[in-house]
Amino acid sequence: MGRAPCCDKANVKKGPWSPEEDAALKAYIEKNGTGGNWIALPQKIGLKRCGKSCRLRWLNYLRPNIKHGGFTEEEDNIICSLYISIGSRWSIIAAQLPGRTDNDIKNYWNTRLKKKLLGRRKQSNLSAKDTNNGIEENSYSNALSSSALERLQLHMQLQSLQNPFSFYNNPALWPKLHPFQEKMIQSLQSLNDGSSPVMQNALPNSPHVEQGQKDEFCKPQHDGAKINNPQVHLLENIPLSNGGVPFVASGSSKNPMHSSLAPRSEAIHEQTNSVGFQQLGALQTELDDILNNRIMGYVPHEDHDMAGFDCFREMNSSKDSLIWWSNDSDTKSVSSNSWDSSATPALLPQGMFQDYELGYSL
DNA sequence: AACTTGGCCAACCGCCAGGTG
DNA sequence: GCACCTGGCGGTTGGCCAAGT
Repeated sequence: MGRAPCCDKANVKKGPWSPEEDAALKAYIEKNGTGGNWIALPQKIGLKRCGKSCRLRWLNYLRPNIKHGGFTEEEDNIICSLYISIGSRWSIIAAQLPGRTDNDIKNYWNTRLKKKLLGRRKQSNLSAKDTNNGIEENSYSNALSSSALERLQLHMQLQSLQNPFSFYNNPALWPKLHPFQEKMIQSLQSLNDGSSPVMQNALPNSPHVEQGQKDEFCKPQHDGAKINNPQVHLLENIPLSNGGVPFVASGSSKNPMHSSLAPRSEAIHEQTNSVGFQQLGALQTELDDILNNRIMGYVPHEDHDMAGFDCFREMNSSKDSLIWWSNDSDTKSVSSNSWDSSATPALLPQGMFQDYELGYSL
């Protein structure tokens, strides 16, 4: 039995807002505020709209200082960086971009940025189909969340583009692997037959992993247990250089990365200052390169390339894909119910930037 | 000129968690 | 502890428009 709708849908107007409706809503809120009750708002104004629709219209369009379109390169970079780091937490990303709404950023990412960064995956995938050893595509398609895979792909692209002899491309520097990485490598080698240098480099075939570890590692991570391998954490668990916490806990929400965080408006600038212009410059350059298609070497294949792994299936079954980025030996989970902003610095933009530095400088 | 295709974006939908009685 | 209400979120849809055929 489903819950009751928030409003009487039969008597509620849907579709585009008229200028008159916009004016009425804007005038009322500017004069009286929302009154803390969006559901009751349309009745007070005399609008035949759902309260949630009013809220959305206000937040995404009528609110003062809203910017539409015309994303700058800096904004592109911030969006890409945060997406790689935290995934589709659009409200968090939007909080770092004054005047931008989560809806705007979401649309911008889905329609433009993603294609810019991953647009060539299709092409690569076509050639990969010849070497997939007959594994059914359907078995791949649902195994790994597209968001998580995109983030992995983007990060690996950045790492490999920066320096072909860097940590990620130099097996001699690789630490002991986790079993799921072993699995990935083995499968990728059979799938790609040498056509995937980035993936193979990033996930080398290590002799250090025993079967027991594999089984253990591929267990679902629902309980928040962290993956304890330095190579798994591509983006997390880098200590903050200044010990600062750019996000400030304020209130609560179902999702720790949502409204429970009230990012300081100057967070990005703070991270810029603390991490240093040199590091930021490296990231900026990389993102520029990708965004401008100046560098596009290997582009990982479609989602199914990595989706045949049981451990990824299990991870995907978890609601919080963030977990598998984690390398924190602490048992504190990053899941939505126990997240604490002060305890997970890796989710912060600063940690992300520092991780880039790690990948480049090694 | 007519039709098709694809991109863009505003708006809707359903889910979830916190608050409240 | 429970049920209900509300706010907030990310995912998805559908309409409009421009470009291509």
